[in-house]
Amino acid sequence: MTTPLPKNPVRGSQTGIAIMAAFDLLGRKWNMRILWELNQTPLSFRGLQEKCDGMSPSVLNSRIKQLTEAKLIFTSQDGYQLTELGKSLMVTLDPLRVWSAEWEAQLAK
Amino acid sequence: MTTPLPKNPVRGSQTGIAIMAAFDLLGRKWNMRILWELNQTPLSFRGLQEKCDGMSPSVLNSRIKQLTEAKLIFTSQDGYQLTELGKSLMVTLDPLRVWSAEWEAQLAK
DNA sequence: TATAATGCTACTTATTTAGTAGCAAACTAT
DNA sequence: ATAGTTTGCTACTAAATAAGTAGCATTATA
Repeated sequence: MTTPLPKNPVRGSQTGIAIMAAFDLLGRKWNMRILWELNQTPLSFRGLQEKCDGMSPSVLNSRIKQLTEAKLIFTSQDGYQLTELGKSLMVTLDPLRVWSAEWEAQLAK
Repeated sequence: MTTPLPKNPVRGSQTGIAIMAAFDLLGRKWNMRILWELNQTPLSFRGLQEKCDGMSPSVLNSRIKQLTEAKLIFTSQDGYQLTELGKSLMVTLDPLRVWSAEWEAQLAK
């Protein structure tokens, strides 16, 4: 499984390519969840696993590698944690919390 | 495959539940992409398929059903298109475009 | 120095996604 | 009116991804 990363197919016309890579990466099971959990606090491998409903270690391991390669997380003394890039992603994804609440309200109607 | 929808497990303490459902739904291959394409313009089944790199009709069909159930898209004369809820999701996801560009720049370094 | 927790890897099974074919209904051109 | 084309699917099989379980080497803790 290769890590989706933004490419530079044609310099100056990469519009839309980067976000496609983002969709691809974030559209893999657990990735958004992992970033979300790490945005609350750094976590160990097993800690992350617990937070993520006991997700299988094999998948967690591959996600850690992908997110590391994408420079969104890194390994520290305190466990896995977000890079600055990872944190900035969570900031842009933050409005999703509010939207989700609205979504829930609309569906309930 | 069931559609992830926000639930009301305990009234008043659903914080975080709705966004988990959002992560689950958006974290399925093609869903963000489909919404993205429909945000540009309404599309027919086959039009959508083409825009999405020729994704398989079986998966597209199941995605259409899920997104419809989640009230993010609906079927119209002009083809599939976003509901108001779907549009508002794309608005909240819009900053991701800018972030992706920054991500690309950082990875290139 | 025994015990337990941690960060994995290996392996198998289940689920999801891809790929291909094709068909019924609607639309279009003759 | 009717032959050809496009559209919106469904059915089926194959490939890829995710889940589940076991366990082991290393490090921390008692």
